[in-house]
Amino acid sequence: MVTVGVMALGKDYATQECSIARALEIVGERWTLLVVRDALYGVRRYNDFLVHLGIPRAVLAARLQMLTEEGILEKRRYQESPPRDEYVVTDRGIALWPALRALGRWGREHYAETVLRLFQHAECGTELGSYGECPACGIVVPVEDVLMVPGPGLDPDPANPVSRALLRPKRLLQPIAVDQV
Amino acid sequence: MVTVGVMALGKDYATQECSIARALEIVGERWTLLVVRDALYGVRRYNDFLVHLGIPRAVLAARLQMLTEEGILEKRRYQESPPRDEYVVTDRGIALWPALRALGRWGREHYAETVLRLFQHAECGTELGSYGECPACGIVVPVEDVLMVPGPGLDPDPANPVSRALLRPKRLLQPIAVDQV
DNA sequence: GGTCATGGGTTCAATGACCGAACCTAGCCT
DNA sequence: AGGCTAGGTTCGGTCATTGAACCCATGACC
Repeated sequence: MVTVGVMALGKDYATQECSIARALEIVGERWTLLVVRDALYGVRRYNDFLVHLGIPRAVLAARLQMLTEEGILEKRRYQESPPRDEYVVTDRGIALWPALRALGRWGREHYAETVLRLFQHAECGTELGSYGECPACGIVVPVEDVLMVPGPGLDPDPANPVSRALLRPKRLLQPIAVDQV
Repeated sequence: MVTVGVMALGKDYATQECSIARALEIVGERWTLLVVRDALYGVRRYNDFLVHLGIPRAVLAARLQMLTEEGILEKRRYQESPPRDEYVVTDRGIALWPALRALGRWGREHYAETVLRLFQHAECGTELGSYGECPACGIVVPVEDVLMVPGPGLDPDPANPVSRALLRPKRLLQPIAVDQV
């Protein structure tokens, strides 16, 4: 095969004229959408992604680099000594929220036994509707006003600190506060 | 690792308590969502999937079987002699439409140069809104009332007959009519 | 009756992605 | 000097994906 120019890791859906295929070329690889989900939940640090996802280190590094290059995450220095970076989700990543939510609803309705997480309008506490709207206020709730609260099906005492931090109700995008024991 | 019972091809996101992860275990493999997309567009036959997707035969057979076992497609005999089957999307598959549409919008807004396809409310011709609603009628349009029309960016004379059949405006779920030359 | 075309597959070797474990590095802290 | 932490890279083994080739039943063509 003769490759012309750069090709993103040989994983293109070559013949497809379709924006779904374009999207899946970017976020269709294994783990990628779960990394974006965690980023929306407020996870920002390499190590937090690692322990929360249980992903191989090499794969995580590859995904973070790709998502950064694609402008879905932004790598930013948060302390100088020792130098440490965090990965913050950008507007382009935030724009994936409707797709992630639709996937999650489908998974819950067709495969999940119990409710794991609930998403509410932070202003009024109303559970979001099927397309992310607040039935009470009649608006599509912006991501930063979505409150994530644990559902009854969630393990109340998980092993890793990131999962523990995500047990507390919190707004999306707000960085998680990992408990220092 | 001790595997208890049957595990779907070693591709589980083991530690994830999350309905997004549950969904991605089912439809997160390469090609799977594109097969479902084609099924929603009205593609039903093995050979039509094959030429439209440009997917390896073995992978297509594996995906069709898995989607059938998961109740997302239904395999049904449509003629006896010679025996021929088609794969028809079920309610569970139709329920993936919001997720596919959200992914497609994201791909279009962030990566596509031109508009490839438009989706309208068949009753009134109005372009659908961001979450699949008809702005004119004020309802979320059911999938069978969505009219798909080609956009300006679509190749007007594609090589394969399935792509040609999809050039004509058509409702979702309606089987495609491949032109017999 | 022999040959070919069609639909729907299976088999195969080669390649590439993913996996877990081990290792590396820089900069602190004691 | 030794150890810890955050953030990686390297490596051998395994598993999935790929394209090409093969198979088989039926019906159409000559």
